Amino acid sequence: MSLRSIQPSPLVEQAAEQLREQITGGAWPVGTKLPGETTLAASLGVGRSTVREAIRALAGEGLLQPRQGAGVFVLAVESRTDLADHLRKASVADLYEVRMMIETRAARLAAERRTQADVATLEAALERRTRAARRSDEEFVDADVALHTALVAAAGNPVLTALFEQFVPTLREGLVEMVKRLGRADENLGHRAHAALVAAVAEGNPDRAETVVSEEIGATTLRRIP
Amino acid sequence: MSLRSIQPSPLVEQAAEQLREQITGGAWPVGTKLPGETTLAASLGVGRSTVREAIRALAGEGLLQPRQGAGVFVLAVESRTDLADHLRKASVADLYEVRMMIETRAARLAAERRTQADVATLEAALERRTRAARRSDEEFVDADVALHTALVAAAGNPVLTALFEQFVPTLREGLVEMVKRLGRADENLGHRAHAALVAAVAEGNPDRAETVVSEEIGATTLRRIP
DNA sequence: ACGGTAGCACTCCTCAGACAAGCTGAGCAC
DNA sequence: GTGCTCAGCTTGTCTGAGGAGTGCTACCGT
Repeated sequence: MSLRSIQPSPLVEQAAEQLREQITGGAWPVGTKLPGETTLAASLGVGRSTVREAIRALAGEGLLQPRQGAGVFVLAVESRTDLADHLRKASVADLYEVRMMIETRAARLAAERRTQADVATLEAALERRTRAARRSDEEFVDADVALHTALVAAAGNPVLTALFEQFVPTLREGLVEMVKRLGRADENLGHRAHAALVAAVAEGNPDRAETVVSEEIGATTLRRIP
Repeated sequence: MSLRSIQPSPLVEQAAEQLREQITGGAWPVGTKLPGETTLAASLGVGRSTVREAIRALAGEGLLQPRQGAGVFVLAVESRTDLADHLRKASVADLYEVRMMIETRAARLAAERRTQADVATLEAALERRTRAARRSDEEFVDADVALHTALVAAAGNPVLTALFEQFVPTLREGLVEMVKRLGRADENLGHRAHAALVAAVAEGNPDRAETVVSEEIGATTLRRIP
């Protein structure tokens, strides 16, 4: 016998659901001004505060935006598209193609703009990666990802950083699997490439930084797609 | 003198922000039961309904989960990383730097891999863009964005496409503002560049496609950052 | 006729108070 | 030990009131 848990479903959630349907269903396109709280409360058959809480919930999802004095407006017609979902379903080849794009660009920018603090962070991350190679697979992968994250951060573009962070969980998962399959001893050969990368950024050589990253990720890709 | 825009920031948002800090800061790990609404209201110095709305907003973000009779519990310690939020807050320069990266790469890949269907879609989008120039600002921008989206789609990498789609709303907003400021007549000069781009992709010339996109976006960037 | 302004209607924001509904654990009867 | 009851907590919901911001309109002076 299979039982479904019984959900009383508070009025707030029911109200939010109805509003969501209007929005995602296309009845209220982006920019639409919603009816006033009192009107909505009457048509939904609930109290004003219930409507307000439903609106807040949808605002938290990024669908609505209340503006005092003006009204409540539709900000988007669908919840934040889950990029993470796309990434999970994506093929390794597509994933690495985009990763390559981001990191080569980041390497170039990092070499051009790096601050002293960036270089210090990168060198610390490199050292940590080397040490972690003698420890567990997870620790090694974490250290590796941290180094790559530091590289992207050194590019000094918050948008690029945010973009890369979307990849981190998927990236990490894939790397753990790969390291478990091939062993760390083999993987640690990447040390030379990573050291060269940090050096290129430190000395401000964009071309060299881009080349090194490109070769390093290319090598990893080959190992992941036999 | 540089001024930051003043934001009245309703109490609800301030309260939500404080709660968020507790959660993301680690003070309340996953599974924690929050103090009761009345207690929170007292310690935050606001009314109970205000606290309730703040909780609803965070619930909408997936951080909290209220359970009637039991309490409010921490469901996750970080929001579904919303790239869209970063994009909204980002500077135009950072945004366009990343856009440039995506589209130049997409142009190159599109020229290498385009199918007949891709070319047909691109040509239709180009024609629609030309026609839309004689209509409203919104229609013109929509057609322009559609053309760029078609370009990225022609690269044949779903991850890249998903990535670009994250940019579309912000991109669209910025373009509308720009077109309203400069007028469509001026902007439609971009017609030659866009036609050249479609041609380069159609004839399978990656270098030319990349160059054209780079120049086109570069020109737009200059107009947006006077 | 035109531009600026004061007023007004509408909106969301916040609070307080009341009662309903649901959960949890202590205590009790068996 | 097992199961029941109940008290005290929690969130859920509604209502009424007043505050504050926005945007439109009608008025007035030029």
